[in-house]
Amino acid sequence: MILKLLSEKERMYGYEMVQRVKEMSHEKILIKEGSLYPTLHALTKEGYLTTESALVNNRTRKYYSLTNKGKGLAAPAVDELVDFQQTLKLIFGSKPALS
Amino acid sequence: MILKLLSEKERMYGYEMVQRVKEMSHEKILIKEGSLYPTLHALTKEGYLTTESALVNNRTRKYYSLTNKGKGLAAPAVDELVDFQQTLKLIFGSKPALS
DNA sequence: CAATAATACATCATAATCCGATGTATGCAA
DNA sequence: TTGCATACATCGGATTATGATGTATTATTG
Repeated sequence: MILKLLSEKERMYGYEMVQRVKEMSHEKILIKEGSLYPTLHALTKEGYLTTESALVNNRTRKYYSLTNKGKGLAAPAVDELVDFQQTLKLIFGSKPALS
Repeated sequence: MILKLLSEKERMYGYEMVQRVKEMSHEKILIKEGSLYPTLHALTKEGYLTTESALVNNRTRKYYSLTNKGKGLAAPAVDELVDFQQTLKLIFGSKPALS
């Protein structure tokens, strides 16, 4: 999801990602800090993301962007999830439950 | 998925479930024995499934069925997955990639 | 006819992943 | 001044998936 978000918006910070996913998913997917920040750090360490820090309203913000390598990771990863969603639909395709 | 399968067919055995999911998912989801059997045993132990063994073609088969308790688990669990699939679609909804 | 694939069960150790709890700090609203 | 939102971060525990491994029979195919 991080890769998906950053494919659609060049520069985002962690907290913003949490809000964006919450909004896009109609409050259904709530990314926790305990999941987000370690993942962001790992992706950065592996060279998929770059960061720049900023101070906004006297609060620290750390912006993340995809590197070229990151774009290379994002494209197939997003495709895979699109595919997975469609596969899930094959099995849990929403036929409304008849009483 | 086990619960989904058994909601649609009263009695199934492990190997059959693997084949059915493989088929329904167009070969995309391949449940491994290392995932399936421990799960089946756990669900049985917790009273969600009952088993009956049979010998077919000189090979052992263990059929599983939902108990009433299992049906109570299956209904909301399946709903949850249907819901999840739709949520995933909100985020990874397949807009075909423009070149 | 011998080797391989398919059918059918099972377990275990390793790896991956998620998240609750916890901590720090500022700004804003009640 | 209490609490909520913003904003970062870490760590340990719990859950889950699966590759590897094992047993055994039947069917296929070169």
